[in-house]
Formats: sequence, C-alpha cells, structure tokens
Amino acid sequence: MIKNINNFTRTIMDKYEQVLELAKRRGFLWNSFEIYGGTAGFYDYGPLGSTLKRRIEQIWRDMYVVQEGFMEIETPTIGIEDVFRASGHVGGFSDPLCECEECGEAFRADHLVEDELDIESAEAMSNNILEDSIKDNEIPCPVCGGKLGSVYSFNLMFNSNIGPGNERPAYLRPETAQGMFINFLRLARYYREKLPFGVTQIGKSYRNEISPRQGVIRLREFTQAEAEIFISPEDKTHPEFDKYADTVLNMYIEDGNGGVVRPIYLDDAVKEGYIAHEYLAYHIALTKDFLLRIGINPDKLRFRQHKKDEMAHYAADCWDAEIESDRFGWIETVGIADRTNYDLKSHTDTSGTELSIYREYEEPEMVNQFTVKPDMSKLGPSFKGKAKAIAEKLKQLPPEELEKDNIQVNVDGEEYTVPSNMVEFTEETVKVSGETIFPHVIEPSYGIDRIIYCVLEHAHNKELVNDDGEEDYRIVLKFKKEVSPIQVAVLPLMSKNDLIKPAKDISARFRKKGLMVSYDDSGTIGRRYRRNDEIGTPYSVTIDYQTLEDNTVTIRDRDTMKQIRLSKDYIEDTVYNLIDGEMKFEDAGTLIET
RNA sequence: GCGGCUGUGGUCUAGUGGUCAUGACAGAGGCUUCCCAAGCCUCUAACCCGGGUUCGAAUCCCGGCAGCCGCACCA
Repeated sequence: MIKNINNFTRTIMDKYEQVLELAKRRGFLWNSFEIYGGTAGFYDYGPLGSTLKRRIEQIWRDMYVVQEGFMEIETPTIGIEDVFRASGHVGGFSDPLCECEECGEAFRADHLVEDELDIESAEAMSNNILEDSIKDNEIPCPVCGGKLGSVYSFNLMFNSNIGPGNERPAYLRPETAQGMFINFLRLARYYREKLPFGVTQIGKSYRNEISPRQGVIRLREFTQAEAEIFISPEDKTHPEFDKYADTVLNMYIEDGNGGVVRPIYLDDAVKEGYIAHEYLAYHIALTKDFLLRIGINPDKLRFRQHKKDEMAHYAADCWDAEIESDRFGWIETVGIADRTNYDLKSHTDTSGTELSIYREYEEPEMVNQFTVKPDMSKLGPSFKGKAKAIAEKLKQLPPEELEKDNIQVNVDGEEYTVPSNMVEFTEETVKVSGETIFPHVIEPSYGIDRIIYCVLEHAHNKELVNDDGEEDYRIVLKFKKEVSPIQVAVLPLMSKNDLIKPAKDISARFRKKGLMVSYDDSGTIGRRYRRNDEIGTPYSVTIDYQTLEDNTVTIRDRDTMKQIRLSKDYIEDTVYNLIDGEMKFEDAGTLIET
C-alpha cells in the first residue's frame, strides 16, 4: 500500500521543479515582486534561504579570509563611468543588436558583418559603421531574407546618474572585482608593499540580461564572492602547493566530438601543462575544497579550461568549476582566472595613477648607466625652436658619437652640427635595488546564487521508507550539517504541559549556545520529523515521558533516522559538537533499537 | 527580443459562457498517553493584471506580466 498517494501522483515534476517548489513552499527562494506579477531575473531569499546563504558565505570567509588571509573589503555597488571605461565594460560589455524589419528577429550586428565580409573581428566597429556596412553590402536577414533595421547598443550594465542631470553617468557594477583593483595602492600599503597579497569581496552585482530564464541560475541581481590575489609576474609557484599536490581533479577535456572527464592529480596537471601554473592550480583545488565542504556532490563537479576564443582577451588561463544539475546540465559556478596585469595597467592608463608596486631585488644589481645631459642654456640660443628636438636626438646617441668634437644630428631631414661643449655625458655604475612592477592577478570568482541552487538540488532526496511493509516516501534535504539553516529541532513527544516545559527549557539552552532552533509541538511526532527532514534539520531532540523519570532525551539523526538516548545535561554542548563534527552520533549516547 | 504552449487557495490540481469554484496535501484550533506525514471534528485560504465581447467571463478575444519550450543572447 502506498501512503501519501496524492503527493506523488501529481503532474510529473523534474528535479528542478521539485527543488524550486520545496524552496518556495518552505521559505528558501521566492520570485521577487510576486504580488505585482513578478519580474524575471530577481529572486528573494526567504528565512531559510538567507540563513543558508549566510552560512555558505561564512564558510567562504573562513576559507579565503581566515585561512588564506585575504582580507575582505566593501566597495560601492554603483560605479562611475571611468571605472567601467577602464575595465572595458562600457565599450565591450554591450552588444550591437540589429533587428529585421520584416520578421522582427534580433541579431548581433557585428557577427553579421564578420560573416558577410569574411573579416576577423568587427568588434571595434561603431554602431554607425556597422549600420553603413550592413546597408552598403545589402546584408539580408539570415532568417527571412528581409531588410535589416538600424543598429543599436544593448549594454548589459544598468545605468543611472550621480546627482541631478545627466552630467555624471553611473553604472551598477557588473562584477565586484573593479572595486578591489581601484583600491590597489591602498591595499598594497595595508599589506606593507609585499607580494603576494589578496583581497576579497562578497556582494551584489548587476547585469541587465536580455532574457534571463532558468530561475536563480541567471539573475539580473546576483551575489558574487571574489578574491583578487596579486602575485609576482615572474614567480607563479605557490608555497603551499604541496598541500594540494595529490588532490585529484575531474578535468574536463574537449576533443573534436564533445569531451571527456579525466581524473588527474593536480601535480600532474601542472607538470603536463594543462594548468598554466601552480598558483592557479592551488586555487582550483581550493575551490574544489570549498564546494565539497558545502555539500556539492563530488561526482557532479568538474573543471573545464576555457577555450582560447572563449577566454577574455586579457586572461592567460581560465578554468571554470562546473556543477551538474538535473535540468541545466553542467553549470558554470566559479571562474578561476589568471587576469595578468590587464586591470591594473588599464586603470593606470585611464586614471593616470600608476597602480604598480616596488619590488626589491634579493641582491641589489650593479647596472651601467649611461646618462646624456644636453646643456639647454647653450643649445637654446644656438638652435632656437629646434633645440628641444635636437636634445632628444642627442640622448639617443651612443657614446662613440658623443665623443666627437662636432656631433652630427638629423632632425626633420636636416643635418645639424652640435659642438661637443653643448652636451655632457656620463657613464657610471649605479646600484639598483629593485624595480616597479605591475602584479598579475589570480581571480577566483564565485556565483553564489547558482551554487546555492546546486547545493539545494544535490541535497534534495526522495527516499523510500519501509515501515511494516507499507511503502512511504520522505523528502529530505541532506545538507552538510555546517550549512543547515535550522540546526536542531526540539520536539515534545506530545503537546502536554509536563513535556512542553522541559522542551522549552532545552530550546532556550540551545539558543544560548548560538544554535538555530526550531521548537515544534503541533501534530504527531512523525509529521514533525518529516517537516524537519524537508528543511534539512540535522538533529531532532525529543522529550518524552521517560525524560520526566530519568532525565534523558533522544536525538534523532536526519540521514539515518536512528535515535540515541542520552542525559539532557549538557545536551546543548553535545549537539553543538555533533554539528561541528567534533563528535560522532553513535558516540553521543546509546543507540535505541527500533 | 521573436515564435509556440501555459497561468485557479501556501503547494499540486479539477472545472463548465450561467448560484463568488473540485479535491488532495500543507497550515491553525480541538479530541485521541502519539517515536517516523494514522484517524475524527472545526476553521483559514485561490480563478496573474488590465481592457473588450456579453444580460452574464475564471472560461471567448486583445494587450501586459510571469513561467516553460525553441531561436537569438549569456563579459
């Protein structure tokens, strides 16, 4: 006999629908602005969702901020135009679109022109040039052959203005990274001018996606956790690499027809040249560590290297952590890139502030320095307007030329003769103790919302529970204990005052210990266990009549449904240690035979 | 943004141009000494939004919004 038949003879829902239905019903994820009809690309985190998210972010902080020592900063979510001009988002983050006037299809104008004219890249072309190019070449609509309309930009950044009027355009940041790059000099000083150092930020980013679907997988407002690690361009080894050398990565390798997942030791991946260098490899392994710790199924995790044409133009190497989901297949959830010095150079060029760091050599170097000093007080009167240009030429001459009594210089096609007393030169050995460099940046960039969906999906289980020959199902979220929003349920066996009072006392003690408690005395005990299974509460403490006699309570384990009985003294410490992983369930009390 | 399909309590659903709408689960209260969604009673709670056609619209039409599928897009 099958109980709960109505629960499971509904319209067949795929895993995604089941997860989202549960997430909606139990307060994890809600579509935003629901009472006004909702808006695609925005989701609210409900009580359990935001708690889950906070716990996951907290683990991220533990790994990146506490363990790695990359301090966290917080910068505005809105940015001025210069920042995004330098980052390339103002020019490059928009797509030139063009619609067919007949059928209304939209196309990438640059792609059309590239194909038609058989040129490499039309990216640099302005909208006007693209439009002219389409008109002149009479490029037709690829779908219906109709006439194509004008070209317009669709920028993926939300825009606004600072202050009144349109004088100061501003954009909602499309990534948190730029806030860290532009603070480079302050950060370098904070870290006392020594490489490597890292900085992190967890926060909201915004992209005005053309057509976001896939629920929480592609959002217009989303949370990123990013680290920017500034390292020496010459030395990309990692001092702690040994820690992860024998980590096995599921590396996804593409060949002509699809691809294969190949397990490979991190050590070998670097040695065989799959991963560019140790520093990047270390952070790929760290990413794996993090994802497994929060409950991603290791069999559904792989790392894929960006193809050359897929890689951002500045990146030297880039890997994605991809997580497999039931409906969407492999989802990119983390990007781990070597961004080289692109961002620091680019902000240097745009702002005029040099975002570099002085690096001292281990040994000072003795360098022959050849200096030419034209005597402007003599050159000026003699050569008037040409003096400056002549001086520049003189500086480029080799010593043997400068030694001549009359030095010949060619400026703008005319020969000038400069007497040797008008220029001095010295050749000396100077001590150079260091140099100015632009560090390279290793960037792990996490899409937190996508990861949360995957955690929910991987935790979601529908289990057959056999009890007295009857078939029964339970839905259980098998969260890692560390991320479960509610950590312990407190349940009086019956809704009776003599059981309620001690149950409430125990709840209070849990709360004092900092544990998130759900107290529940409504409905039968079995129903309450199932409620807690459904939201992933790892432990349920039950107060029964025996509690009143011998001061013991039971703890039920979510995953095994087994129970132990133990004294209620120090119960809060026991549960705390169970969640922390310090104590094993079987060791915490005597197993109850059922 | 284009095309197709869809939109009913918290969730999943039934439904016909004609009494402010079916059922299940969930939820609240009660009864039942109750360790894995038992039972009984009572209760709460919905036709996506806006127009139109009509005596009458949740039902038909149009537009919007949202979801799904396909195309395009996805630094």
